[in-house]
Amino acid sequence: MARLTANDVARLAGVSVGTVSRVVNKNPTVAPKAKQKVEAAIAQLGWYPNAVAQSMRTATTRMIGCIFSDIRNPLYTSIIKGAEEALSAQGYALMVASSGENPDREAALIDLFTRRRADGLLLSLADESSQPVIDAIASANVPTVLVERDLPLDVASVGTDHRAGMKRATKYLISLGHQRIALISGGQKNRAGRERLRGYLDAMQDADLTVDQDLLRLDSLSSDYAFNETQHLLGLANPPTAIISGGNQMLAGVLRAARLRCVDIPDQLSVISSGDTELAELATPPVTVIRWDLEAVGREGATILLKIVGGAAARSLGRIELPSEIILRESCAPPRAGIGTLTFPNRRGPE
Amino acid sequence: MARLTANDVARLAGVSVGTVSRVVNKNPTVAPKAKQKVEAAIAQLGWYPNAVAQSMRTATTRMIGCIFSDIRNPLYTSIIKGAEEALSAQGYALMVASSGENPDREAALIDLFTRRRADGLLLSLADESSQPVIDAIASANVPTVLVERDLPLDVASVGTDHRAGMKRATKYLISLGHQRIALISGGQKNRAGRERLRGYLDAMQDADLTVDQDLLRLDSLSSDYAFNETQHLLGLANPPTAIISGGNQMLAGVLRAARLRCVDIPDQLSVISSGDTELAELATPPVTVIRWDLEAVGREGATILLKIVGGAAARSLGRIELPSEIILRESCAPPRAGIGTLTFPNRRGPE
DNA sequence: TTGTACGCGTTATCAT
DNA sequence: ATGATAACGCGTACAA
Repeated sequence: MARLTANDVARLAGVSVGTVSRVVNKNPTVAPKAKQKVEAAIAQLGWYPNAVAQSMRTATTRMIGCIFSDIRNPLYTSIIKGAEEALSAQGYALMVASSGENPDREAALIDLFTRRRADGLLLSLADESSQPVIDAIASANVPTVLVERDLPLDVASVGTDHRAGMKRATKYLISLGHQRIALISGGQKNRAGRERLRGYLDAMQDADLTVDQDLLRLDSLSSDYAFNETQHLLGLANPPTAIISGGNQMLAGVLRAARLRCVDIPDQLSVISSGDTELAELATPPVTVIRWDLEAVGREGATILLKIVGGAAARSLGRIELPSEIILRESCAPPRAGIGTLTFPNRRGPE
Repeated sequence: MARLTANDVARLAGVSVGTVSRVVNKNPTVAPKAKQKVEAAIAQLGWYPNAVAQSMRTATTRMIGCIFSDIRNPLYTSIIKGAEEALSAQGYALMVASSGENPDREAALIDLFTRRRADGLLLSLADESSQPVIDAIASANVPTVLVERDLPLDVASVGTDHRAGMKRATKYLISLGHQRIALISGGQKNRAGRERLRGYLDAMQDADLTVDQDLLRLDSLSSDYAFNETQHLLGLANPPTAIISGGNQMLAGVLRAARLRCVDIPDQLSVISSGDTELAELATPPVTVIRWDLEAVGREGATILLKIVGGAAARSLGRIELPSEIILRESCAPPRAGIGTLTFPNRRGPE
């Protein structure tokens, strides 16, 4: 069977293609009788407009390109979910791609999406200082919204308030009596990492505590990194009494290391993690976390993006920051037995 | 700046559009000198071909539509990751959409993707018996691969060997001495659920054990369902000594319920879960799971899909089944103290 | 080897 | 209100 076109519909309905198009696009200037005939013909043939031809003609694809470092990260899937909701409600489809944290690949993907004439870009880049990426975005000249990131460009962005969240978490530990608080987090290559560090420093400064640089491990957001650095920290002559991990993938690494070293949480070590997960909720003990509404981030990002696509100035939208909250669970306690002290961890019950 | 076309390039290079097109498409019949001029012009102008126009002309979009019930499910993101690898290597892009397990939405999404002229579909449907969905796929007439699903259509499919995996898990529990083994899993609406049940029944039958229908809870794959049914099972007059959950989201529900009822794992209850997760690995105690390589499923699915897009007959590809394995951890033990018996759960060490 | 010209399926303009 | 027709940007058969 040859492929159907509006022409076939027109012929069957006894009208011209123009009228078919008008019916499809709900143009009011079409006679009810003609409209009926066209609709009948469409139903009879099972025709539907070819979106590619529509895109060709209207110079609009109703597609949004989406780049994240790794789609398996639940952080990103929640964002994508939120974005998809907002986008599909407006008839937009989502193209996704993983960059594997590789800036060159990110730049290539941006080029790819612009070649495919995406109407907009929703990006969470790995390295905010990568020139190829910056150039790609600039020359793409397409409505763009950054998620949890910042760039030296006139681009709208949306994210969560990591600084305030981290500050609150640190303050909480300080209020429990902790002074040696370690921070394991991603480095300075992106906004989230920088803001988290600032929040931590804010709280330490407010409490007049000196910051031990050895307790700052800021080179990666991976679980393996968290595992290694936790081990390292616990082996220090003067180990921390609390660890905050920034990055939702890191908790597993922290817990693995603590388990390996037979360090009891929270008796010997208090732990706060970033991003609520099933693991945090169901670990033994349940882990206190800094939580934010990632779906809202995605929804907001998509909504803003659509506004820009619709003609709003990116500059006027600026940056949107969603709040975070702290979920208190059982992984924090006042510092008691030092890790050096030999205690036999003893918990009871399934908690 | 007006948008660039191949015409602009042709003019600058002093050739015709045809030659520009030939250069872009690596047509060998173009003189080296002309080729150079064109490439120089392309570089100078920063022109790149408009993928929409190319699609229009070639009737091919190099886009694959992908539908899953919920993109937040790590099971699906691993599959997507694998698929993306295989697809992007061939220059294909991925459109994704969540169906929320709603068959009508699934049908609508299939229609949407075909309107957008996707070259292929990679689907994991919620309900294999939904007529609207079946009709949508049939009338879409587009290369399609089913992931972890089966349909009464001539469509290729790829998945994991749930039957063998579940059989092995059940056998393992039987070998430990369990006879009352509960199965909490998704219903009969999709292949994975059916196969899991069959594997369970296989093992029970092989061991000449009678199946207590009360221990079969087969209505959903959600965490909440697992929570409720685990509670229900533990409250039975004659409760199971082991629970197998089929579905990677369910473990959290099982653990929550066990914790709530102060049931000790594995002393009072053995647990096996489907799908390896951080939660399974880091729970207390670590949970024995049936594991499979989801990225491989995605890669295989995409590879097959591309073959069909390239002209292979779906019928010849049939169904591909990837193996599963069992990861033994500490959540299973011989049945000892009944749950009715009052014991004080007492574990030591961070395990 | 290269230029010309047509057509892919729509939408939109311009008559009527 | 509706029909005819010209784009949209590219690929390709055909002619040269």
